[in-house]
Amino acid sequence: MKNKVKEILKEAKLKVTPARVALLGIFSAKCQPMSADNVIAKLKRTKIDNVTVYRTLASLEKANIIQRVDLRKESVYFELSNHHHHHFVCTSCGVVEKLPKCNVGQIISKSLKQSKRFSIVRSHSFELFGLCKTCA
Amino acid sequence: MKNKVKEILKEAKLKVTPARVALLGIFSAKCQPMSADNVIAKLKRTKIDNVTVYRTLASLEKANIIQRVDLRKESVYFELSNHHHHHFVCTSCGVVEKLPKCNVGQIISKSLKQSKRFSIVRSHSFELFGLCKTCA
DNA sequence: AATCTAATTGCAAGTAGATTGCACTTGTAA
DNA sequence: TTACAAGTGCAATCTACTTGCAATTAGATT
Repeated sequence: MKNKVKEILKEAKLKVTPARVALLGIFSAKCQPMSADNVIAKLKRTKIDNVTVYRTLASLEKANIIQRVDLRKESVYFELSNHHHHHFVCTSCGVVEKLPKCNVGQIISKSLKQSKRFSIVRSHSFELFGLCKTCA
Repeated sequence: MKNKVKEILKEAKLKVTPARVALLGIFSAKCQPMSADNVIAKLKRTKIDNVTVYRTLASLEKANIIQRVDLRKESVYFELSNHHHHHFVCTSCGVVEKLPKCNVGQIISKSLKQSKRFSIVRSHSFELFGLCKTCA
C-alpha cells in the first residue's frame, strides 16, 4: 500500500515526503471526504505540522491526486480523485451519504459544447442538500 | 419592483426591513451570483452594517429566497432561488459563465429514490470548473 | 558515497471572511 | 398606540487558512 502511494507521487513528479505519504495513506484508508481538520486529527500523534497539512493538500490537489468536494460545511473537504463521486448532505445534522455513481458526464459534455467561453472542464461539483430521514 | 420585494418578504413571513429590501433589490438587479463582499460594496453609501449583510443573507437563505452557490472562490456566493442555474468557473482567471438551464432534475429524483437515508432534497450544486478559452 | 540545490517543512505571526454579545431600535400584531 | 419579538450596529472575537523565513530534506549529479 505504501508502495502504491509512492508510485502515485512519483508519477505526479512530486517528491516522496513523509507528509505526503501519510496523507495519501489516510485518504486511501477512509473512502469518504475529509477536511484539513479531519486529517490533522488523524495526524495528532505524528509531528507533522498543521501548516504542512494545508500545503500538502494543496500540492495533492494541484497534481489532481485529490479533489475538492463542496459540502457547504465549515471548511473545505477533499477525496481521492479516483474515488470520485457525489453526495447527499443533511443540512440539519450534517450526515453525508455517497451517491452510487457519477451520472453527469453527458450533461457536462453537452454544456461544454454549448459554451461560448470555456474549452476545458477539469472537475465539477454535484451535491444534493436536504434532510435525512431522521431529521425530516 | 420594491412592492414585489415586499411581497416576497411577507410571503416568507419575514419582517420588511430596509436591509432586506436593499439586498433583494441588489439581487434582483444583478442576475448573477454575489458574495457578501459584492453586496457590501453595493451598500457602501448606505448605513447598513456589514454584520447586517451577513445576517440578512442568512435569513434570506433560510427562507429559501436566495440560494448558496459553490464557486470555490474565497467566499460564499448567493443568487435568487428563482434565478436558479449552474455555472462554469475558470480556475485560472475566475470568470463565471451561466449554464443555459438546470438539467439535473431527473438525476436528482432518481438518486433520491435509491437513497437509503435521505428523504428530502432542498437544493443542489452543480458547477463546472476548468479553463476558459483565454486561459487555456 | 558525498555534494548540491530546489523543494519541503515547522514555527510564529498575520489575514480575511464570518460570527457573537449586548444594548439600542424598529416592524407589526393586538 | 403600545408591547415585544425580531432586527440592527458596533466592537470584539473566532476560525479556517496563509505567509515569511530559517532550517531541513529528497533526490539528481558528480
